[in-house]
Amino acid sequence: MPELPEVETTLRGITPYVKGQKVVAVHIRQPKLRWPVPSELHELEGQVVDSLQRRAKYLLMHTLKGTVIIHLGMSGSLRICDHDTAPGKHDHVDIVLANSHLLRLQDPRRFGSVLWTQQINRHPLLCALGPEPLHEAFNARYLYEKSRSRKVTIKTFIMNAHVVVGVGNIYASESLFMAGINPKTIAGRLSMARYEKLVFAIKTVLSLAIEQGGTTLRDFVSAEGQTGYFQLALSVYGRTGKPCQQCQKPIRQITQGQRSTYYCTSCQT
DNA sequence: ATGCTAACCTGCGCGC
DNA sequence: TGCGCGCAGGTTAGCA
Repeated sequence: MPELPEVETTLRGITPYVKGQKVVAVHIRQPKLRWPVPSELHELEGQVVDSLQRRAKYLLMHTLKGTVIIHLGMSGSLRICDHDTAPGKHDHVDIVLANSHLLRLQDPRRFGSVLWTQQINRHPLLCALGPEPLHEAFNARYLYEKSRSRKVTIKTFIMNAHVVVGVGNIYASESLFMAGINPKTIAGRLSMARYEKLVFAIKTVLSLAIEQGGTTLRDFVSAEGQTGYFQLALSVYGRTGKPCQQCQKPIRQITQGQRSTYYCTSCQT
């Protein structure tokens, strides 16, 4: 599920319930996630969550003693529940708070992860990441320089977290459509002017999606447990064979790097 | 360094 | 109704 806007929406949803709260218990029902949930996660018990943060698609919960790193993978979601809410089949980890709430991770496919580190600044999953897409450091000059001599397609390039974080499969297609760029173009051959358009598109598309609370697809549920989010109008993603909203030609679906790509063969060159 | 592939899982919708 | 198949929002390890 979660693309960056959903992770950001989750962060904003859970923060009022979690920030400043003491953790009274941690329950690990299913430790077999993307990586095993470490038993050291119990060191969280008795700690106060001082602050919450998003980096790429990781949610970070900081305490004096260490940091919880949560990733939602493909199908994960976090919800605030009451202490007495019975866990379901895919509710793998609970972080029980002193305020009668608990933070519950549900993840049917178990591609997500819950980790614990005392050295957040040196964590291998985080320290090699590229810039945040909505920060100033992510700009056309940066992408242009970074792409010189790169032979992968532009779709694959912008989905590479070492290049820029947080551009997932939906918004990669949507951004390339907005920028009018064919997803099969080799990254190293795109002009500066086209990178200007692309960076603008990525920032715009992600900002809009965050504003609207994240695109709801399949099993995403907001932090408050709602499912009825307004669905951001998608121009190309999932619209195989349907008419392009600009030129009416059918949207084409191809596979790039084991992922589906959607684009308009006449609007995107 | 760069690029490509397999791998980790469950659930759902489709055609038969 | 049931079954098999293909597909799904992510990311890393490991290999050429």
